[in-house]
Amino acid sequence: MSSSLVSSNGPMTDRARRRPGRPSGGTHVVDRERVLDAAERAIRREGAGVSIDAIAQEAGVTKPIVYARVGKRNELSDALAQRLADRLIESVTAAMVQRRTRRTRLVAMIRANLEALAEDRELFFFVSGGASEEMPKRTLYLAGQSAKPMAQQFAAWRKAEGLDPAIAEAWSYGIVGLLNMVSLWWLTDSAEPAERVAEQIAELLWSGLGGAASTLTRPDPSWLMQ
Amino acid sequence: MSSSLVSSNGPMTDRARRRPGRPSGGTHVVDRERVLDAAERAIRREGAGVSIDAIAQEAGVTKPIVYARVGKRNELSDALAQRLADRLIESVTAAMVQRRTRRTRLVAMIRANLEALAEDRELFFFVSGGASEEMPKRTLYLAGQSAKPMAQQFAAWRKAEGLDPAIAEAWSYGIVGLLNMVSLWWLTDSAEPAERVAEQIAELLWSGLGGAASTLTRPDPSWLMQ
DNA sequence: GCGATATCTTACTGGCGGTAAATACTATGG
DNA sequence: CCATAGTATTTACCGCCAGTAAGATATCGC
Repeated sequence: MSSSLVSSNGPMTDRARRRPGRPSGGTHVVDRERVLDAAERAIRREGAGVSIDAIAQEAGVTKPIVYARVGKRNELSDALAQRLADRLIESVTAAMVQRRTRRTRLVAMIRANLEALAEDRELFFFVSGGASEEMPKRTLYLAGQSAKPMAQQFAAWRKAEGLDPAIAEAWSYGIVGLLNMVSLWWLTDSAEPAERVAEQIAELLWSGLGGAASTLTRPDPSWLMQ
Repeated sequence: MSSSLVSSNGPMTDRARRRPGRPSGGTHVVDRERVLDAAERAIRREGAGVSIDAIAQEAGVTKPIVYARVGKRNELSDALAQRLADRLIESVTAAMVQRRTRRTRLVAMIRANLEALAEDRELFFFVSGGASEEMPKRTLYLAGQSAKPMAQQFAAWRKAEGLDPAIAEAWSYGIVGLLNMVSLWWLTDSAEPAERVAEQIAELLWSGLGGAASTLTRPDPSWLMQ
């Protein structure tokens, strides 16, 4: 709605120094979306610990403008989390749509998730790591972004089969947490190809620790006996 | 080793003001463990965003002492993560040992995990939420604390059954991430009893999305078809 | 043309992580 | 028993950064 106020801008023309005061043209020099773009670039360049000043500079403005457009750091993080979630959903659905069996769809979903996060690695780190104080609310909000839609699907599916749909929420958050941690591990420590990891995780998610093929022909996991 | 240098101390006697300089008695006024204890209390009281100053005050000393005993904030976090992990493992194994079937052991493990984290809620938040900059390394280190032992068990189990043991690491990190997120969700948003959530998650982890009972008699999850 | 209003920058505040320097005690050797 | 070295503490400071208030310069409406 406020983006209609935006004028020329040209990515960071008039850098270096602009005089204080209202700019000639009477419109915002950058709108919210441009600030978010700049934030992403700055995060890509400087990592997740980037300062608001650096973001402002990348946008070609000063700090108070960033605050005026997107708010405090946590709101910035929320906005970027939204962007990341959207991109993730798009990648995942695009990857799933061209698979035939449900099992391969699951693999494709996990793999797309991994690769999309690899693409936006630093952004992923930025949105997942907040100030300690409000970590719980923020992480949960971010996770809920993916989990709640998933939960709806789960619930519908379970209900359609006459099963208890109440598991939906717990499962969704669980799966989101699982994917997050696996992604983090894969991005940081693992040398394996995404395809392979996706296969392994799909196996866990599909068949579980009990082993889907048959709990009868195969013994229970012995590690549970310690 | 250095704790043998510790003298009287009495939890926070001589508060308010101690003169600068070496204390009468010639020993450390608090050792590392006492600082960590104080840190836990401060975190319980003020939440995960607690300042180092507050921790020092709780310990009855000043900031540089905290740095001298435990190091910078991330090292403090690591030390407390270690404590939390130990407590967690103890709770979990204690809860598992008195269950008969493997399925109920799994439920007990998850439930114990939930309840132990509820006990140390703020501490959990403190160790999971670090500065953005080094979030990846820290979260992963913390997760690895639980994941690596689990991975060993997994690998041994799979190998014993002639299955590929290479999945062990991915599965372990996945499960740790799952448990973390479910705990976070349950602690923050959910009103359900721990037992119920544990059951639900056990179902997912045991049988998977495909459903262990039979992939033949029951249709595949329809949400994967969207 | 002139006040009201909008949009910027400069300049500041407050707090916190981390460290250097000053202070007060102990220990040791002559 | 005194001087000197070493140790354990506090005080006082630095630098950085999130967030804000105050000031500068433009447009807009009458």
